[in-house]
Amino acid sequence: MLSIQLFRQNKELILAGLKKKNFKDLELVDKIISVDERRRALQVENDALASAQNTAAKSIGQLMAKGDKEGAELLKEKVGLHKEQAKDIAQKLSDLETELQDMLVRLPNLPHIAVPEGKTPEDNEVVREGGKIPDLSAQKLPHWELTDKYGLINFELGNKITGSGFPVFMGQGAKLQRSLIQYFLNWNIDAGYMEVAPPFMVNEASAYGTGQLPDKEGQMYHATEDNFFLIPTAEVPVTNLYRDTIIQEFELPVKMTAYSPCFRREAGSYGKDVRGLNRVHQFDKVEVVQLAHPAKSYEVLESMVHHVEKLIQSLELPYRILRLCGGDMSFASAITYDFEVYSAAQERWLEVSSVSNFETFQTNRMKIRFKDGNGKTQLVHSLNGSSLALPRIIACLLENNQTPEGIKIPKALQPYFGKEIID
RNA sequence: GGAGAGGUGGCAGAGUGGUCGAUUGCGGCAGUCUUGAAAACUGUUGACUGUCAUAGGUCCGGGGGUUCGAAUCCCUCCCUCUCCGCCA
Repeated sequence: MLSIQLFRQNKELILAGLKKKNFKDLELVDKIISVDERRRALQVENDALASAQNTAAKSIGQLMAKGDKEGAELLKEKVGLHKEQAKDIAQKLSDLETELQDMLVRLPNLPHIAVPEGKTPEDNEVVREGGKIPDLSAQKLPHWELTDKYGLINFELGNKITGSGFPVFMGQGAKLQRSLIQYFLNWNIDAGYMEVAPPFMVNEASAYGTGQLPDKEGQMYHATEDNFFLIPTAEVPVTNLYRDTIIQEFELPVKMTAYSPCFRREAGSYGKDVRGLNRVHQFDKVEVVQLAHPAKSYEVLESMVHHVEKLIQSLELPYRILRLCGGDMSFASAITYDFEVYSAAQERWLEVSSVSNFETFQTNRMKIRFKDGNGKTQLVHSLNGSSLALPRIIACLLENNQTPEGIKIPKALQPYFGKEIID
């Protein structure tokens, strides 16, 4: 959520940012400013009345203590006259506050200066490419055929016991997945992230904190009986660990990593985009989250990008890094780098990680703050990224490394998987 | 699922209608002492809003009510703990 101070200080900055993010409802900005002005004026009135009431109540108390019953009664009557008026103003004030809040939460975060202009994925900027696209002239099966061939994943059984988009990993497939999780977590721990094993369901306040609510409830599975949401990413429980806390400045940056399954309804998806592992309703992911000093958050972002890039390189996969354009970025993000790996049999790029700086957008909602050198509380910046999302990594590993003899396992993973080849 | 207890400042824990934003202890910060540290002693220490700065206002789990006045009384919702039952 954008802070209201910014609307008072720099309306033009907000308008420019929203435009870049391809946000349509720009009149909202003026509405917010005018409601905020009315709200503040009313606040002054309300506070003055409250102040008068407080002093009167105190005087009555003192008169009673002295035994001056008549004087007390007299004052009571006087105060009673203003009660209705005060109630009326307080009601109006709270209505305005609600209205203001409702409008504020509908505005997305403003994009960073480095974010390219644009509306669609075509406008994203390729920052770097790496790795080598393999030559698959000998054999070129898409991963959903490879998983069948080697008995790694059973999509049919997933259909049977749950529904489409819930693959069942089996045998070496299950082990491959488990070894990747282990590898990724260790990679992050070695870089100084603390491992967290969070709950996979969260309450409403947590879903609101990271920006899933309001508006995006349709993307989450909802356990209505208990009003819990299945997490779409570990970012939600992990970032919310620090909701409503003031962190010591010396503790920054806070670095955490978590493995979790992720649940996404993905309503309305269809076609070849969702074939095999390309898009599923439940998948595994290892996430990194940092809470950083505002002055350092862009350094932190660079280091996270570098960290994920090295990880992908260690898996020997061809990849590219995109800087997302304003129109393609998520609601809460100020800047996002997407990592895609090349799926050599499908001949397409698949997103496997997304690293973002949210600046104060999430922390303003969650009230995650620190005390600066002057003893003033400030919001920290929150950042996160996948390192990495499993299914598409698996799809690429299978497709890119297929040989007539079997599927080769990259060196870095071999100690975890225990074999050099799937056959 | 049944029965009971309870939610107060970073933590512990007082406070049952009137200068209570809240006694006290611990912790934190600053100082005295010390070569330095510890101990001891002294002082200081909540958040939000608002103002150029004051002032003012709000906050004792959330919401609502009674009252001139609520942390304290009433209603309601949420959460935590203990015992029993069930269970990985």
